Order: sequence, then C-alpha cells, then structure tokens
Amino acid sequence: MNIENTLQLEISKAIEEIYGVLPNPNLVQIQKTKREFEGNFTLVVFPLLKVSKKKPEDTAHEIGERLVATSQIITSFNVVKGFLNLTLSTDFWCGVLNTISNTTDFGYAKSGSSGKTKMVEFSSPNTNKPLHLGHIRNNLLGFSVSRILEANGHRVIKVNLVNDRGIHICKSMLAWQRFGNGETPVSSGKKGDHLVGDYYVLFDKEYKKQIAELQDKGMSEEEAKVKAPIIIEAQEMLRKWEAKDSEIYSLWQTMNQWVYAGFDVTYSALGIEFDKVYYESETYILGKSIVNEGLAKGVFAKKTDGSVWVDLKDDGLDEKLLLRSDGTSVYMTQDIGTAIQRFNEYRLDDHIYVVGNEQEYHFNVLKLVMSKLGYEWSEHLYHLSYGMVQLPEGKMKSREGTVVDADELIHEMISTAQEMSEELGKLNELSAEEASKIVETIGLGALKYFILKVDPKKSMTFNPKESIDFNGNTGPFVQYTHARIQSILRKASEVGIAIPQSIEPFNLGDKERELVQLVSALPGIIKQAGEMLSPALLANFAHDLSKEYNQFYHEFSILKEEDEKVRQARLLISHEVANAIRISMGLLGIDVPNRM
RNA sequence: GGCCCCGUAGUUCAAUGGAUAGAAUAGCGGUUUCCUAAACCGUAGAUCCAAGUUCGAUUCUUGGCGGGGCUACCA
Repeated sequence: MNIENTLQLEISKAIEEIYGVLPNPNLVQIQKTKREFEGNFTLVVFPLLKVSKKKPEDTAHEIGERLVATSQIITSFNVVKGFLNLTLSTDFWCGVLNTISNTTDFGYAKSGSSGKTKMVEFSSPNTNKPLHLGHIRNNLLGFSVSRILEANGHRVIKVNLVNDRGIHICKSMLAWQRFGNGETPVSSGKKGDHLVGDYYVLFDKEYKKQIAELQDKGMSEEEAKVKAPIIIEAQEMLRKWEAKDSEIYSLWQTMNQWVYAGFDVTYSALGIEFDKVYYESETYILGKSIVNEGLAKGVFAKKTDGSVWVDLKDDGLDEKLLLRSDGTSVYMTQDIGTAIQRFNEYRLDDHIYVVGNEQEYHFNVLKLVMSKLGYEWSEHLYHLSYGMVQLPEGKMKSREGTVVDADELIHEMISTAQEMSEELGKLNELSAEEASKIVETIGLGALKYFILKVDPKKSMTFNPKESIDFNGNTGPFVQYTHARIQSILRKASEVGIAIPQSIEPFNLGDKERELVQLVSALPGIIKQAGEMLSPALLANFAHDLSKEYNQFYHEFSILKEEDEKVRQARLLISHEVANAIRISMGLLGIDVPNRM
C-alpha cells in the first residue's frame, strides 16, 4: 500500500479521461500539502499544461472536479495558483491507520526480499591511537547505513578493515620500547588503545625534538626529517617486522592486542558490531598478482626502475603508483586485491566503502582501475564519502592532540545525561540499574542523533565548549516523546483500557490525520534513505513526527477523552507514533527508553 | 597551479526545480489545580555576489568572492 502511487494512478487516469493523453509519470508530481494550505496532498499542475493546453488554474479545476467525481478516496479539492490541493476522506485515513497497525514490521521490506548482498566497510581504524570524533561519525554512519539497507530487504555484511601494520605502528612500538619501562594496560590502568596512543604522541615529540636539534646544526628541515635517528630506527623496525623478526613481531602482537581490547570497549559503548574483521597484515599482499594481470592486458605499465603505474590522464586523473620499485604493495594494490576477493567470496551486488571525503581521489582511481581491468562490477563500488568533523579552530590532528577523544566524549555525554536527569528528578522511582541504563541510552542518543541528523556528505562543526544539547531537535527530544507515549499506554493498561488493534471509521481531526499521514510516510523514507545512503532522512522524520505528536499531546486529551471511539483512535495513533519513532531511531542505532 | 566538495537566521542543521525558505538553539514574552514542562505557544531574525536557463532557482549553468579537501614509491 503506497498512498502516493495510488494517487498517481488515479490522477493519471483522470488526466487521460479529460485530455485523451496518458501523462508521463514524472509529470505527475505529488507532494505533501504545505501546512498553511488546506488539503493532504498536492498535485503540481505546471508540468501538465503541455497536455491540457490550458491555464494552470483551469487545468487544476478540471482535474480536481474529475477526481472528486470518480475517486473513492478524494473528497474535496482547492486550487491555489498552479497547485491542486486534494483532501482524502477520513474513512480512508482510518483505513491507513488500521493497515499500519496490522502490518508486522511496518516500514521494513521483507528480510532478504531484494535478493541482493551488499557489503559495507566502515570504521577501519589505525592501531596506533584511540578513536576520535571523526571515527565516531564513520562508525555511526556505517552502522546505520547497514541497518537501513537491511530494512530495505538487502543482505548486508558489515566489515572492518583494521590497519594494523605500517610505519605508524612502529612509531608507537619504538617509543614504548624506549620510554615505556614495560608499562602495560594492567600496570597503568590505562585503556590499551590510549596507552599505545600516548606512545605515538611521545614518538612525535621526540621526533620533533631531534629535527629541531639537527636544524640547529645547520641542516635543512627537509633533510632533518629524513635523517632524524628515531625515524630511521622506526623504518628499520618496519623492515624487521616485514622480515618477521620474532622480537618485533611479538611486540607488535602484544601492543595490537592492547589496542583491540580498547577498541572493543568503544565499539560496544557505541553499540556497534561487525560481521567480519579483516587485518591489513593479512591482506596487504593481495592484489600483487592482479598487477601482472594488468600488465599483460596492457592496462598498467612498468617503469625502468621496476615500479608499476596506471595512467589515468585520459580520464582526467593522474598517473597512479600500484607497485613500488622494490616490489612492495601500496594502499591501492591492497584495495584492488580485497575488492576482487570479496566480490568472488560473497557474490556481492554492491560494495560500499564508508570513508571520509579526503579519500575521494583514491576511490575514483580504484573504480577506474577495476573497470579498466574488465571487472563489470566496478560500477557497484560506492564510496560513501562523508565530510570531516571540524572543530571551530579547524581540522582535528591526532599528533597535535587537538582531537575530541571518542571515549571521553561518550563518557561526558552519559554523565551530562545523569546530571540532567537528577536535576529534573527523573530517576527518583527507579532502581540504580534501571537509572544507569536509561542515562546511558539518553547520553548516547544525544550523541548519535547529533552526528546522524546531518547530511553525510556535508562537513560538520563540533564545538567542544558548547556541549551537545538535550533540548530541541535532539535525540533526547525524540526519546522523550516515545517515553511519554509509553507512559500513556502503561496508564491505559493499568486502568484496564486495551490498546485497540484497529478502529471503526470516524471523523479524524486534523492533527490526528496529520499524525497518521506522517507515520504512513515511514516506508517511503526508509526506501529513500537506503537509496541515498542517508540516515539523516530518518532523523528528520523522527523529529517531525515527535514535534507533531507533542503538539497533539498538548492540545488534546487521550485517556481523559470521553468519547470512546475518539479515545480508541487516539490511543492507537499514539501507539503507532511510538512504534514509528522506535523504528526510525532503531535504524539510526539509537535506543528509545520506555521512561525517562 | 590543476581537480573535487561546500557557502541558508548570531549559531547548529532542513528544503526530488515548486506555493509566503522550514526547525532547533541563543534573545525577548508567555503556558504547570489536567495523560511526563527533556514539553507547548507567541515574537524577532537568513539563501555570499553577478549574469544566464525556466512559467518558477536555495537547488541547474557560467564567472567572481570565501571556506575545506586532494594533488606521496604514507595509509
């Protein structure tokens, strides 16, 4: 059941009857009627003037009159300029409400019904430092998009490709060897990823110091950066690692384990999980054989020093390195290899990479290379390119310590939720366990909503000084609306009023109809969010619906309504609004409490 | 320099080419003998500039101006 489609058909039919031409469907533009006009849906008639060959107002009137005469569901219309506003019967809206109420998993496509398998790669952290706000955006987006795709009937595989090797990890390892005195997460009480991150910062400090010293001795900055003893040592360590030197290898394993334990805590706090975790140390070899394939096909070219390149100048890009002159692989080599492996192994229909927009170039190249190699699925590689999270002063930089740490932020959000709840006296009747669960839900809800309500492709600003709001267009606002409805439903059952499964047709009020109409739009929103890979649409939906419900709540009584028919309808509407809130927030990875 | 993205109230965000550009927050003024005031109501406030396409442009095109990113034998 899709109301817009039904209307589209009826309108097209009416137009054919009046003007003798069946209009192209994209000329029949239906939208929700704006608040200030009377009606439920609006037909924009301008595009139809070619067919009617009449003035906008006349066309609108003709179509409106025909619709009212022939349609079962359209009861009246009005015309404002070129806009035909249609009002649907309250019986129809009651029917919509009943259908929603009796649909299991309302809004969801049947699980697996699309027959498509989509892989979503996200998170992809480095193991040399803890997660920060940028990672939070990545994780929340990846997780939410995965859920949305599942709700659209796709099979989704969530994967994390951990960058567990490379010079940056060696930097942390080296600093730990030199300055660590055997410190461990247990001995220091620090979370493993933070411990390792601290040594990464230490390395950088020492590195900078050595550069400065060399410059004092008259060396240029460029040269000093290359010749500082500590960086040379780090590079030596990487060579040893690649040669599987046992001491280095086991240190690497130990420190990575610390980091993973730390990441697990953060992921679990965010409510995020993966179906599969890949490690670069295991995948970085992949793709090398493809290079030979590309050379044979003449897609790639070898330079005299032995390095392999692909020339993309004809495609508006540059030359890109695929294999170093010493035969070792680079980032691109690996992504080529893993893509092929994954498409083969899982028979993917789509592969979505949730990666910041700073890597747009990389993914353009990847797609082009795959296409040149003749993989027809190259069109099905998507880069969900999201904007950076910026601070008021600009970009976050780990090495300079200007990052907003993920764990700290999560902790802060929860403790703010705690303070506010106490201040408002919300937790008085609850057990400590219940209270802490609710406080956590609210704190995380505020954080997740704050991030996800913004269009992914836009960069966003986070001001640490102005803490994330709990009032207004926020997660807690939506959560509160849900809790409020649950409270009513609880009270109803306490006094023995059952929530009806369906209602008898009656004359719905404007606010009631509006709520039904909003809820009925949810399946379409889920579909659109899936197509656009945009959780923000669901956040907006949840907010609009909550706003509308709160107005309704203030204006009308529900339990105290004396007309039983009306009371039943309002209860059912409330129930379905709560349900729609729970579903839309759930797709954002946000829980909604039953009381707060 | 080249390429890509972005510019909307003081601030943070909305608006498949459609009506009088929506919210939130901050500001000002209100609402609690009544189902949760983390709520509700009122008030004031914005499309960077200039051309073009269109019945109609925040949206599309071009040119400016401003911000960010990429342009590594790093990942």
